Amino acid sequence: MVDKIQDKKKQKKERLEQAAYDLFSEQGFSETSIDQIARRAGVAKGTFYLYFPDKEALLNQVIFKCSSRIFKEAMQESRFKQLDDWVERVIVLIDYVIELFKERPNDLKVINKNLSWSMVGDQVEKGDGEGVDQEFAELLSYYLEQLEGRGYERKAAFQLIFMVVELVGAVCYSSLVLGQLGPIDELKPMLFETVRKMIRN
Amino acid sequence: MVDKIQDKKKQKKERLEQAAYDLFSEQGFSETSIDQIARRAGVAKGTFYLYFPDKEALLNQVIFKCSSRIFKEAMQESRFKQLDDWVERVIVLIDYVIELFKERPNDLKVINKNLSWSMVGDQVEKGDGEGVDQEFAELLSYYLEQLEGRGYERKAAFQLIFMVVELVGAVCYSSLVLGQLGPIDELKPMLFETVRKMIRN
Amino acid sequence: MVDKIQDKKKQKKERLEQAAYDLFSEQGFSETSIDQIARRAGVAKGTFYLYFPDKEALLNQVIFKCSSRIFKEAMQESRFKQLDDWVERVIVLIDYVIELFKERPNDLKVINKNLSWSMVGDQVEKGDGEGVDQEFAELLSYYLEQLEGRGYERKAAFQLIFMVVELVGAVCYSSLVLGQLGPIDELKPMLFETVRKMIRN
Amino acid sequence: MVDKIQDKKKQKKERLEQAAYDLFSEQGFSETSIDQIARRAGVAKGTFYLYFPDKEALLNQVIFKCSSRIFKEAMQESRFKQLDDWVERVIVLIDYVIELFKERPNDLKVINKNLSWSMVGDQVEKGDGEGVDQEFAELLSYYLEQLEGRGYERKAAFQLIFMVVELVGAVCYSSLVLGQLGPIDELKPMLFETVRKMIRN
DNA sequence: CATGAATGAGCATTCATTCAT
DNA sequence: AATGAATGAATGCTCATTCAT
Repeated sequence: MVDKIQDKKKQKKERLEQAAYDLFSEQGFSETSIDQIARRAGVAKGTFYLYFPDKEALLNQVIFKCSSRIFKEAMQESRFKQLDDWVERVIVLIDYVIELFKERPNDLKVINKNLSWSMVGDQVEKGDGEGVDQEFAELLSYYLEQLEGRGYERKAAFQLIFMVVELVGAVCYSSLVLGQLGPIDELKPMLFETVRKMIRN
Repeated sequence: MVDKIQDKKKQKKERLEQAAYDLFSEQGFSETSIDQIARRAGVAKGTFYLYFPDKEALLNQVIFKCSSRIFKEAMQESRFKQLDDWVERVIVLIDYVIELFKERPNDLKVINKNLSWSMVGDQVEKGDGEGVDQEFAELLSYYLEQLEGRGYERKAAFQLIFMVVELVGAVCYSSLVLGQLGPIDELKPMLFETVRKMIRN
Repeated sequence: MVDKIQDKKKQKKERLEQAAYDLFSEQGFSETSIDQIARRAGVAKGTFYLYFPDKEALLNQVIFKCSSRIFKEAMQESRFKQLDDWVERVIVLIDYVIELFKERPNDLKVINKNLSWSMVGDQVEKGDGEGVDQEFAELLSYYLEQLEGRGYERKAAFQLIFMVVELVGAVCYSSLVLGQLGPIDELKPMLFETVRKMIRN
Repeated sequence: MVDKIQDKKKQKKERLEQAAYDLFSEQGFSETSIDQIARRAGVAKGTFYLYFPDKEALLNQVIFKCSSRIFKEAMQESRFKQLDDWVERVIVLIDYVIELFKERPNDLKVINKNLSWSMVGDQVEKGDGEGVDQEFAELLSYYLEQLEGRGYERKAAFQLIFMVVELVGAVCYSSLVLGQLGPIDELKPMLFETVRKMIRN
């Protein structure tokens, strides 16, 4: 009985998130009104405030879910390919991320360049709670260890990962969202080569 | 006589740009109203529309001027240091840019990660008109040639420069504006090392 | 068994009143939402409507209880001091009221200047029901009789009492809530003198 | 030319004040929306904010103008009757005020018991600026002097005047607005007698 | 009896833009 | 060219009240 209600609430929250995701990627964050979100989610405007304290909280939620999904999917896919070379494993992961962004450029638009890393980084460091971060934390730990095993200090390893993430994000954004620099496939060789140079000791 | 009038107009435009720059960096773009800009510039609200079609046009102008200034200053400074190694010349230029951003973090805030490169890139490619881009074009050409002389194709060279610019921008933004990743000086070694790896053939 | 349930209901109602009293005096009536009241009382929002038809009804209840309490306490206290002079007995009663307001300025805030007398007056005249007014009625009767014994007509006596109550209320409110006119203790001599002049035949 | 515009602005401001006065007295302050005020004044909602920073500022303005008008009219009328006895002059002034409130009970509703004195008192003490207070200040000074001439200290004189004002206000409000205590004319004898007792040395 | 999720009208306030002067 | 008064649509957010469970 109670579960049924909780279920409905969860569904409603997800409908709001989905509606927000759609609208944010279509029109951008500040051009989207709560009225629109509520209408598209099929709930009353007031209902929105039962689930989120304000618009920005919803944005964060949406961004976080978006990045999570992308990362998780890419990780799962890349697990199948078991490569000996650690560096190539990174490249494969990045390649999957790019392919996912190619399929869903809206995700890229919503995540937006500025927000992705800081959010992810924060969540990982805090170990916040809702359980999604667990996987991130593990992934991050794995790469940090790999780099530490290659002679990098922890801090340096962190910086390096940050730079790789930012670089990949920037390239994808420019190519897939802004349409600059030509098709992403033409950028891949240089991007991969750069990443290899960056993380190979 | 006519020149005098033209002068006054130019001054008014610059006052508007300056006011906008101040306010954008203090409060952000969408939190700044045209009313505030006009008031701080000492002109009537209606006057704004004699000089700019809308708020966004002003933003673009401000960003462009901002980036121009930074680049030009960095270039001028870096010219004094004549290094034999081309790669080290790049590093020195980047170092100047970082030092300038350190002094004026507001510039970084206004330029914002997403906007800088696309704008600059566009301006350079189009050869837009107001003459400021001349210097950019020259700088860009110089680096493109250097890379082409080292075996890169023109397109690849362009991609590489783009990646370097984005990387530097992202690192500066995270450190200086968001306060993440620690002080910029602690990031420099890794950043410079990465750039060296990227552009050394 | 039934009593137990009735008891619980009464307790719930009192918790709602107490919560409302707290919030009204902290933030004012229209700044307080039913949501807040219910939350502080530890009941569901819907439950509120089982006990009160709307917010205003609760306000009336709260004001009434508040005034009752003050008057009753003052009366009880003043009974100990047995003075021969009737006028001085009134003064002593007023002094007690003032002292109580001094201790609990929130009561004064909630009662507010406009509401006190009209409510009390209404309750006394109607003989509303919940029994609390009994004591008021007696007190009022006593003073009316005193005045009638001194040559005032009933109507005139009523007017006089009204004026005294309003005057005391206004002075307390200005001094204790608004902080005007200086400390209440400096106002007492003039206030008492005025009341003496008013009711001495 | 400029005067014409200033004139129009003044007219618009007055239309807004008039509309607010009407609505406040019809429905009360917090039940009146800015939308209603603007509509009744025949201006756009945004225009309201060109003339007043917010709703409360308008309320203060309206209350102040209201009280001013009443006092000034009463003073002017009472000047004709030249009475030797100072106390009787006060009574006549009060009588005029009551008659004015009788004609315009809405004024009483708007001024409301709580607000009148504090506002007036503040304005008089500050000597604010817009010139209306001049007359108040003079009136107040006159009465203060009279009382001081009769042996009251300045502070005591101030307290006494405060009490008289509050008393008159409370009686008028109860009778004319709340309809309690019977018609005002039946209250006058007792009220005047009380005031006489209060201010006669 | 009790709950609390859902509602949607309502509100104060902002602001880009226009236009008569 | 310059002004700044006027506009009114738009927005984020609140809250008393209802009602299915």
